[in-house]
Amino acid sequence: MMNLPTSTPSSYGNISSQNVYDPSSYSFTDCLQSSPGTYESILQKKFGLSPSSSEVFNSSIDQESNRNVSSDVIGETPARVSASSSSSEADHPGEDSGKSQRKRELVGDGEEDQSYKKVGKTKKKEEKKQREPRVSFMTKSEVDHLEDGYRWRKYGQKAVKNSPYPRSYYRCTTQRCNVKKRVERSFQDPTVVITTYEGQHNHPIPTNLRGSSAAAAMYPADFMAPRSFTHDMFRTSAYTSGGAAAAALSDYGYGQIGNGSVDANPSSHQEYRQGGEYELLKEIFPSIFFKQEP
DNA sequence: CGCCTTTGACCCGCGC
DNA sequence: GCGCGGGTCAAAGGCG
Repeated sequence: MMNLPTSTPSSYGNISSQNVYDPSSYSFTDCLQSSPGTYESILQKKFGLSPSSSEVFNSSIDQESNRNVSSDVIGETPARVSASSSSSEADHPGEDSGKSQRKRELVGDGEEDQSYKKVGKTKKKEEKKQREPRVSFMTKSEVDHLEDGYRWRKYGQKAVKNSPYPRSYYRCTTQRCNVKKRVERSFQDPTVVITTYEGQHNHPIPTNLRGSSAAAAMYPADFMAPRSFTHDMFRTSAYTSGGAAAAALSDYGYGQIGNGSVDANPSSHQEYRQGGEYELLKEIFPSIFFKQEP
């Protein structure tokens, strides 16, 4: 399908928080993130935004410790930054560190329960703290789970507080990859899906995906900027039907994705591929990046 | 048969 | 200390 010509280095430059594009016809998108060392810095460097410069970051970025990123995106976050929060990902290296066992005992035979609790607790305490960077963005889509080229397994679903729509939790099925993703629909705009990625893939996109080879099909929708983001970091053509995300990225200079139906006008292309954000984006939208075919 | 989704229960941190 | 909300687990069931 489409390859990404990685676009030309036409305008690599810097983008400043506001001239990233002209908002003319873009609606936007974005994402952001999180950990101080990553996205924020990226933003700062590349976009010239300072995390504190606006609520943009505050609200939606989950500072490595906030767990409410996505929800906050929607709901407005009080910006609580605590220091640590969920332990989960932090200890994930093995994935089943203490949790799996904990549960298993519970559910399984009730013979030895209790051990898990403590174990888990202590452990968690120590390891809890650092979180994986998170990137959240809104996409206009009818399907909740957008294809991005990786394989995900749904491991949970919870009702969202102020929303009639549930939030789904997915985990990358690749063995040692601990990337997670949360997907929920905006209750204000049911057509909008809020996706939050956490962590970075440490492996290539599985080539043999069962449904579709890759992600080309993905992102059927259009990216929208979380309301909390005031600066558009990524923009995309306004609601095109397909490939908006791609569009967004392509605008970024990441090449084009999608089926070419993206009409994002390249007018203001800017390239960001040089920094860490490229990597992040890559992780998040591998499909877009790897789409090239030999 | 293998992989994935569904679902109810549990853990954990936080605010009151 | 209690309740709430978010996040995760794993058994069970479904599907290709």
